[in-house]
Amino acid sequence: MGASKTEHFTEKQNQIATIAKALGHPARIAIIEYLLKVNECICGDIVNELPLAQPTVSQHLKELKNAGLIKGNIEGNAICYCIDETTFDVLKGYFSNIIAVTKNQKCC
Amino acid sequence: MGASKTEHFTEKQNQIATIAKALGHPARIAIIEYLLKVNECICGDIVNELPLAQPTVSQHLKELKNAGLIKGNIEGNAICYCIDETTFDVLKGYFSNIIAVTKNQKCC
DNA sequence: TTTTAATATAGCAATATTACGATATAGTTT
DNA sequence: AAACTATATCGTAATATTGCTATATTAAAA
Repeated sequence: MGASKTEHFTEKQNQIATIAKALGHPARIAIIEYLLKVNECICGDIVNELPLAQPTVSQHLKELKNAGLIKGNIEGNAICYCIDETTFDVLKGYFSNIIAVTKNQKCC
Repeated sequence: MGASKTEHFTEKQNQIATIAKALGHPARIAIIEYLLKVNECICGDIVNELPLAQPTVSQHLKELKNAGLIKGNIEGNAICYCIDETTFDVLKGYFSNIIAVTKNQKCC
């Protein structure tokens, strides 16, 4: 197959999985970390930073944007990208809950 | 291609990406949530819970285990699975830092 | 208006993932 | 030992992802 059976899972489960999936590639983690370092930048800056071609970086940016992890603002002919905190908050909250619940459990 | 250029990124970046990737599928999120609900269980319980065949569930469990997100203890002929808090702590810490840094930044 | 700059999209090849049926493995029960 | 239970592994088909070159798009600059 290759296709996930998304329809069998809850909306929340699919949401978390989608966000996690977007972070499931080292290049996209590197992009997030670069944005964290420089606050905001344009696609070309990332191309200069990473060992990837411009279309590849553009594609990774698209996926991060679709997942809500970054925002992009048009500034002239360039696009200014930066981290979208909101979605990271969702993740943090989700994992905090897992940890909180697990703390009270005994593992086999 | 299809292969990630893992060698170009830091160990930490690859580590986070690997963990996130393991969570990047709704079935694996569903497994985590089920474990959270029942504390611990065997593979067969998950097979009864999810609309997936036994080998598929087994494969998902393997990936979660490889990523360090769950632990498996042999109990007779069954294997008792439960959440491994440690790895979730790594993620939570990583995202907390991103949020903390981003809070002091101005987005474009 | 032509050129330059910055991104995005199309198309493609290589590889990875997902899911399952069939089967193997390992422990338990009878 | 034979049957049963629980899980893992093999093999495979369908689909998704990754990364690139070539090209399109859009806006600024000359």
